[in-house]
Amino acid sequence: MNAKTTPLLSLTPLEKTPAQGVNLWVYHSLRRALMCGQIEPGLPLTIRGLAELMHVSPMPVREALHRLTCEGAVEVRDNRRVMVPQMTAARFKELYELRIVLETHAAESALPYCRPEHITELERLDALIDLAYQHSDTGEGSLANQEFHRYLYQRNPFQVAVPLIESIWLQLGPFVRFAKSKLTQHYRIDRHKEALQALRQQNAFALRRAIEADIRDGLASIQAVEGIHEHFKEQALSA
Amino acid sequence: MNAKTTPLLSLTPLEKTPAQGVNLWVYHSLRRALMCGQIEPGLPLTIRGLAELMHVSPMPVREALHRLTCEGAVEVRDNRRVMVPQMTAARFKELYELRIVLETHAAESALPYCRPEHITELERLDALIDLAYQHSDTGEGSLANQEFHRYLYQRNPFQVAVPLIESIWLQLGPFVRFAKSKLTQHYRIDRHKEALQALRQQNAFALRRAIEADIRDGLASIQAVEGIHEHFKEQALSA
DNA sequence: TCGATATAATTGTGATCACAAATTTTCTAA
DNA sequence: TTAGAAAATTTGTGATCACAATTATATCGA
Repeated sequence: MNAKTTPLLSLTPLEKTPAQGVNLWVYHSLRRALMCGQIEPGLPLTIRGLAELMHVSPMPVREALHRLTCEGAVEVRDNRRVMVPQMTAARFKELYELRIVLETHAAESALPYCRPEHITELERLDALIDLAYQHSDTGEGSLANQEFHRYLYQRNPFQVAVPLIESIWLQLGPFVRFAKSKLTQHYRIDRHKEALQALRQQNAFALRRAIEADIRDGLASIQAVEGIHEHFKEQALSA
Repeated sequence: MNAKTTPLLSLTPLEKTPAQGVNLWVYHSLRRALMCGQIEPGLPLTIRGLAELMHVSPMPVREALHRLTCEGAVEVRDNRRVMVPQMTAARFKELYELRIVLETHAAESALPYCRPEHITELERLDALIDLAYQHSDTGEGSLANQEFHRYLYQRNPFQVAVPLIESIWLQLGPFVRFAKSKLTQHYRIDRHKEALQALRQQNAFALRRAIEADIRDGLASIQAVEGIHEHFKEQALSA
């Protein structure tokens, strides 16, 4: 195996569950590793290398990589090499703007379907976020945060936006994780509380504002990281 | 091959180009067939069946189907059968709303990058749409319409919304094509002209309004089709 | 004839192989 | 020592196979 992929030694596969099948297990493990910033952007991922690392045949890895490609999490270069793209400032900005557009829409579309028991569950999920941050576990905090948002948006049984939102999260994941590892403290206004209040009041405007503010707060905390801008790849205009 | 898949006999693969590779050719052929309503919703697609029909081995078909699954164009059922989902009224509505949300945003984000030569090209693309409709070729008209929108949004070199928008188009494609086949005449306000004017004036508000009106006009024309509502699948709430 | 069971066939997934393309390593000449 | 060419190795894609799961067909009994 090419030494350039040794950063993958930090890859921690999820527990194997037989019901899931190798295919899904590989996908979820890679997805998790990617979201947690365990895969170095710019380094080529090889099918056989990952298969060896995860003790599976190349087929499920191949399919998982293709799926992650489809979701925007990894990109295929001209030489057919697959890798996590390096983040550029402009793309980062576009992804965050799109996140706001999509998530405020998804939240509002879910509003009519939110029942008191849903709000109770959201409160529980929000408490899990607080717990993670109390333990200074930003990885768990991020995943719990996503679970909160995902649960909310999926209260709409006809919701079609979630796969799109997940794709944006995936694309932002590595860089956000890196940035958050530089944070020395996590002080946050709990916009989720504001969202919950808006849900109780069935106030669409307030809900959109809370979700947007939540996302912008997250963006601001990343931008406040000293020297973060130097970690963006020099951006090149499309050919 | 299972007789239930015989509707695929209407599948017209694109011309094979060696530079493209079998994989991409199969994908683009299936994508095109799907978008043009050549694949009956609800009927199972089999890998080997399609491979035989397209004179390729099952591998490229398998990967193309998985990619189309990822893009929301087809869905995998519990029994692992892949098929084009039947459209429900609620999902149709959500997809159109999301289309408006995404495309108005994408257009606005492209606005600062639009040059006179881009507007000239958009005029040319708009003329192609008119030409298609003059020939009563709604299939070509739809594809040309998409090309107009795609070109516009991609004027922003950092645009990240287009794969998401394409996914929505893909999901809407079969039903829209079916609905348009029932239209006896195509009278449309040319919202593209309004969009072009907004671009010339660098007027973001007017641009958003034109794109939104364009999409809503398209929606209205479909809803005006007599009996169209009876072609939606009975909707079931998520378990 | 109908329903249940058994058998046969089909299907998607994972494994493995072959090959062209891409990359790395080795060799040679200046 | 360096640059270029040749050779060796690796890589992704497409082909094919095996197997468990699913579906279709045949058989049997009431």
